[in-house]
Amino acid sequence: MKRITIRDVAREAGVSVTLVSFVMNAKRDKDGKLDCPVNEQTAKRVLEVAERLGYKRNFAAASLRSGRSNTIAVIPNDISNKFFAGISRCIEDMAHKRGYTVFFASSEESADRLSSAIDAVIAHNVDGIIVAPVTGGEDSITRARDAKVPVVLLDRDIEGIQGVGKVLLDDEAAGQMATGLLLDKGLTKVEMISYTLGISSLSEREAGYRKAMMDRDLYNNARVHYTTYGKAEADVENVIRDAMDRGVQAFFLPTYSLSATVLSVLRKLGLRTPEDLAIVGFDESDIYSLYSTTVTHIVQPLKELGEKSVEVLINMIEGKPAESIILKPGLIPGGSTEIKK
Amino acid sequence: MKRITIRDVAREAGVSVTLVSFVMNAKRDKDGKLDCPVNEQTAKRVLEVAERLGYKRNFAAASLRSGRSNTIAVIPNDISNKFFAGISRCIEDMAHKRGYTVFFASSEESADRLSSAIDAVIAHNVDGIIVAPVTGGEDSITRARDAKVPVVLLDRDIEGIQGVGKVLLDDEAAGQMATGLLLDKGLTKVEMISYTLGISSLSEREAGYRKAMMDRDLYNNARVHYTTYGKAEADVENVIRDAMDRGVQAFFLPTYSLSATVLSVLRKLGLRTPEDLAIVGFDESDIYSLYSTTVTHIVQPLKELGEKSVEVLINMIEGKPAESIILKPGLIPGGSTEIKK
DNA sequence: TTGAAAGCGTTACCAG
DNA sequence: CTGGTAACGCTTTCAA
Repeated sequence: MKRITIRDVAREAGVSVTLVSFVMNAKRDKDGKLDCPVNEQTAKRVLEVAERLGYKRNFAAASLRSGRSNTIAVIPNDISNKFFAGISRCIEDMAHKRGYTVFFASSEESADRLSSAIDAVIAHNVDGIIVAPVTGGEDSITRARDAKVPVVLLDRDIEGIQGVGKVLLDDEAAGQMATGLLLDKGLTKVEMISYTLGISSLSEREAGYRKAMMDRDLYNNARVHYTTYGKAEADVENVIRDAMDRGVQAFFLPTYSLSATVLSVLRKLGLRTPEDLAIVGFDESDIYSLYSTTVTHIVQPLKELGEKSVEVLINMIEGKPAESIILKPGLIPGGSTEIKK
Repeated sequence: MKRITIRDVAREAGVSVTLVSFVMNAKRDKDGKLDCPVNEQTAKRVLEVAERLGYKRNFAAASLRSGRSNTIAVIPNDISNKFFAGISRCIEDMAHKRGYTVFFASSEESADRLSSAIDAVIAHNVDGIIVAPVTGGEDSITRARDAKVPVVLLDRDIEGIQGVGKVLLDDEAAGQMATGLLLDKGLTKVEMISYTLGISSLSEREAGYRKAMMDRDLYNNARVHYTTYGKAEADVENVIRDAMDRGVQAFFLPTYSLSATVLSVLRKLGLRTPEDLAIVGFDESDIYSLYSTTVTHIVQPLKELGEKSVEVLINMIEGKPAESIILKPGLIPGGSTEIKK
């Protein structure tokens, strides 16, 4: 069963391949009319024949000839991360709506993998890339940009890089919001645990934390503990044991994985929240509602983040300038901050 | 900055395009030697020039000409599902190791979306597809197979479909294992909650449950409650209230989402596990270790499932026959089945 | 409104 | 071992 080409359709419909190409590429305007310089009757016949023969466009050929592929690549730092799994879906929806197919590849927090993923998608002629950059990913981003492939940075910023779009969370506001909530409850000894990843979102969340502490003249109490991504459990246990000795009242946890780790450690140590320690977590998870006490957490507007990133990218593909968009976080209150005054 | 083509490399290296093509496609064998009929010196020179000029193969052209793309598509039923997020990573690793790039698209438990996703990836000339089919997805699968695109069914079987590879969990064994554990603890009133999705994995898990009940002459106690995917919460609450009235001792929950829903309902109703109700959940999640009592659950061998599916698919791409592979589940014991006899 | 013909960058084939 | 050349299926001039 040979593959049906544009030529087969043309022969069968008694028109030229050009006509068929026109018709197949025409977009319908709001009246359902095909927007192309083709006689309506002819167009209809072509469409019918194409349908009957089961014609499927060969994207490789189209892409080779036109240099475009109607494909965008999404490279999250980790595809099995709940935050990105959710956002991917929104990106896919929006991209389809705009006529693009989505390609996923994961960089798994490794600059090397990001680099090879970028090379691979460029070689596959993608029209644009949405990426959550890992530390050390600057070169890869620059490479893509220099190859004239539009890039949108999602979730994590790289400062001082020109000509790329950005869709970010207002991470500083998130840090302030989380910390502010704890301080409003009358707590004063509020600390933070973060990763040594060196990515913008974490440092901004930290900045927000520090700012909130400073605003209440509690900067002397401010303290941030750092641990390593992927092996935080032991570190966190030590931090928490020590914190209990020092009378720390609360922690702001700026990522989901840190929040989960802390909950696990609290459990292991037989500590309770908020009685022993109040906490504010980050991102959404079933855990927050199923833990023995529900957990207060910061949420990101996934849908907006996903949709905006596609929008900004497609604008760039269409030649418009790169935009930067900052979205506001939300806060879901839970029992882990219900302090009895 | 024009894109460097094979021709530029050929001219610069003083050889023909054919040579360059040979060299660029040659795989290194274990001695690091290029396996192609080209003089070693020449090959080395070509490689150097390609590197110096920054040559990147144009996959669209290669794909158009050769009909192959070194790309495989993965279509999980839901990419934000933890099970698939984990497996995707294994698939990606293995695929890269074998020289393939991976394309993700999600069907979101919708036959329509699966259908359009399959069309899209076929149009993009993928060499093969790994898919977790949704109910009603038979036609799409058949379509792909008839278009001579190798297909591997992952996680969910479609019976009576010929010429496709399969990598499945021994779901019946999983059901038996989970139920058997509960019965071994001396429980007799063990029931199950499942979805009306009509997919093989669920019905097999149910078969395993029924078999285990029958083996102990408890078939009269066997009872399976069905709810709808995406809106199980209310149903589950009713089922559990009623079950408590009827003195049901345990539930087998054959998916992660059902397990999470049940835990949430137990919490809401103020019931404890295992005191009020013993449970065995499915798939991995942070929840199982963070819930007030740790939860016994069945685990799937993600790594093997992912790797095997790539292996089976690539074998098919290389013309070998379609294999079916069934992998064994594991069981992680937790507090939710620690009955005091 | 229609059609002919020229490529896009590769790989496949055949000849040397 | 090496090189010339014809496709692959499509989009894009350009001309009618």
